[in-house]
Amino acid sequence: MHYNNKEPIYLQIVNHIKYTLVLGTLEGGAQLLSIRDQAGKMQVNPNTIARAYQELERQRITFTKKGLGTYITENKNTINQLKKELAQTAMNTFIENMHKIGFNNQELITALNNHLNKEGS
Amino acid sequence: MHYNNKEPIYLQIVNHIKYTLVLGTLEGGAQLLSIRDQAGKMQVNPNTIARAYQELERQRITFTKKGLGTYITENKNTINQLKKELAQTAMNTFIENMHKIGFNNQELITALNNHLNKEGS
Amino acid sequence: MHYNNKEPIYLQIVNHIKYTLVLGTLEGGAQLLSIRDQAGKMQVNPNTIARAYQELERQRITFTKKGLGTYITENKNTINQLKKELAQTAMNTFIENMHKIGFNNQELITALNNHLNKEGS
Amino acid sequence: MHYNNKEPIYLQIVNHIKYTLVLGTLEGGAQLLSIRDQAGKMQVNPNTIARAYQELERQRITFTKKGLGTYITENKNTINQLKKELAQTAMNTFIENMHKIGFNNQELITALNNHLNKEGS
DNA sequence: GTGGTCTAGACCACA
DNA sequence: GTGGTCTAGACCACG
Repeated sequence: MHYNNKEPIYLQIVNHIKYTLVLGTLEGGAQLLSIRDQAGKMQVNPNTIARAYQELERQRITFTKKGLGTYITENKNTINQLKKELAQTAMNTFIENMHKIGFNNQELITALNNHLNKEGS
Repeated sequence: MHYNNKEPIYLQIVNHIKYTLVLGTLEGGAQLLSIRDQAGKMQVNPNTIARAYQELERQRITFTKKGLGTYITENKNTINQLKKELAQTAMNTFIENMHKIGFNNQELITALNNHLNKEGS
Repeated sequence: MHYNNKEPIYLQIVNHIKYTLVLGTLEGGAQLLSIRDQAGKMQVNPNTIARAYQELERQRITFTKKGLGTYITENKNTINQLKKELAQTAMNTFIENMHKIGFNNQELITALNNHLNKEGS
Repeated sequence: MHYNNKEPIYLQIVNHIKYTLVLGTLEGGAQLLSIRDQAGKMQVNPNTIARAYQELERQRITFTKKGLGTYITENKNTINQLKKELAQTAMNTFIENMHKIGFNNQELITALNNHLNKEGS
């Protein structure tokens, strides 16, 4: 993983973990790497990982068992809802951006189709 | 205009001006407000406007006539290209985000259509 | 029993046992479960139970017969005093908290009465 | 201000600021001390203050203007609601604690009245 | 000047 | 072993 300069590293890690969750790479209830191990793997300071983990916990995506570690929520609804939220956010942002440069709904769909066809050819 | 906390204000201003350009609200060759007037109008520190203007000039969207002020480029290609760039960026970001949460091209088009129909109904 | 994340589990257990004592669920002189059995029953690491028992003993609420187990004190004064202490602590904390947000004694009684009536209705 | 060992310092600061807000010592829209000044005044590391300020912002009690400072929310409802929340929490905790040691609603009111009279005499 | 982030290293309570 | 907190000091973007 290499880091973007614009977004804080700890948020990039938060998002990275969210994506792996949504793609089902990690099971519900599974344990995350310990802060120290994750820090080693990701080549960042343990405090940075700790901050990312705390943010995930604040969003109810993980929870911690004292003295044991950090675990992914066992509530499958949370994961499903997370996927929906990420998709909604992506779509709303896209639509808003296209509207701001003068595309209406019909036009933005057309443009997107053309773009995908170009890319795929 | 009210400001978002996450994005730097000067970039929000840059984008705002870009959008007005692309939508044709501002004509090519037109003069921008002076830094001081713009700052008064936007309730912002003049330094912030100066930085936004500087950024616009760096992107060749505006140019400065010494002692006279800041003007929008008269090159219509610049404007057209700007619109294309903004659309491309929006589309690529969207596609990338959807891929990251497990949608393929077909699925993301479908999801977007559904989303627009829901919204539009 | 399910555990709160903020308070250490061993203290939650200490309090739980105190409350059962005060409510008379456990008789004076009765034997507590062995550390291992208690740990099994409470789904907790035996070390955690050991620490809780140690804390109870430190507070003279239990005592240990070597090689036999942990027993609740037979001194009824201890139990009575415990109840008083818990009540005093609860009341003092409450009064202090209400003072800190600007309620005087009269007002906090009134607020508490209103709150209980609302709840009870 | 001297610090309790049990609760994290940054949370003690958060609560301290909440109380001053509720008591009206600070006006809505007023600027908090800068992180560095507050740190000097409170004899703690600036990072600790930063964490407290971030928590206050997360709870919508303050907001920050980039490059300018941290400000108390101008929304007076927020402050009023904050006072209500703090009172509710104090009362609920108190009632719950008293119930756990065997007082019913009537008894806990009586006990509280007696306690206040003793204290006041 | 302001707050935000990151690193480094330390200490602690908990299980 | 685990996560949580705190300090110290640094660098950065922003206004």
